[in-house]
Amino acid sequence: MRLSRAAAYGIYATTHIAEKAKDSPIPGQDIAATCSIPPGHLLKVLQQLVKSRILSSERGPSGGFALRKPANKITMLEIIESIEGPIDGEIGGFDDITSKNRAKGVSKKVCDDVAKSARNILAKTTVSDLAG
Amino acid sequence: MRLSRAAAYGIYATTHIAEKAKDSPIPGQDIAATCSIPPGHLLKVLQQLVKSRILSSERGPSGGFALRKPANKITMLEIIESIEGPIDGEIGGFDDITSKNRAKGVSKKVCDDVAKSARNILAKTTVSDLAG
DNA sequence: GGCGATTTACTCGGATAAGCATTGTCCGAGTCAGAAGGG
DNA sequence: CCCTTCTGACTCGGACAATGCTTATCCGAGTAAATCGCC
Repeated sequence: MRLSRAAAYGIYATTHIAEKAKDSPIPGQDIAATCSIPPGHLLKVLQQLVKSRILSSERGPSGGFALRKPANKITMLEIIESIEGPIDGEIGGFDDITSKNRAKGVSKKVCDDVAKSARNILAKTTVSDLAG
Repeated sequence: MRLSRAAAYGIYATTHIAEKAKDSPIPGQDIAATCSIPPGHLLKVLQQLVKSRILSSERGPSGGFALRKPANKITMLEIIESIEGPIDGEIGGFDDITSKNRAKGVSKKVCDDVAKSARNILAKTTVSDLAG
């Protein structure tokens, strides 16, 4: 399991929001400074989470980002899939499953199994667990 | 589970060798033609498998590649790790586990769990299963 | 005719470019608060 | 003194480069067999 840097940023940021959320939204710059993340890039990641309805954003002074759901209802799976795309079994190159190549079909099935297992594990950890 | 193209090439090639292995080694060009793989690139992948002691290579006329072990003793895990490197839980960016950031530690542990699960699944499928 | 050096064709092997995804950065659009001016 | 308007600063939002890894390709090193010449 190799987690992309962007996905890691998303996880840390969401956790930080959950920890610090008192009432007002958290500005992106605050998150970037605390978690040592390049501010511009962090915004790009957070926007993805906003599109996926995990975070809400507000502009203007005293604006920022906030959670849309309780922290214990947000799973690592949601965050990762929102940023990296869906986790499914895919084989590099070509998808002509019609190929008579038996090895390709079996490999695809095994990859699907791995993906399913990964999703199960990732769905068990919530932002509450990350924040502690 | 996203399988890199190179790893897929390695799996198909190894399976092809296991199927066609009568007595003499199989030339790389034969494998490339049968599996529709760019010949030059396939060689690079096969060399990796030779270094990992999964295949043996012989040069000169009537040379080629052959299995070093029985087909039912070669697992997908071996092939993939030989080409893509070890499957472990790693988080993009920095590895300063010493960070007081709790989220990072928990994330690392979850990634390790996912990696371990993936290894278990991949170790259950052998080249014999792929060839049928 | 038999033996040996040479050539030849065939293989793998490693070093070298091209393509693409991830990562990182920039400037513009939107929004609220506060200050200034007029009624 | 209060209301309206304007200005300003602060925020997110999406479009634009730089970097690294995956993928692909090329030419050189090595080997065994077949050939040709010589004994």
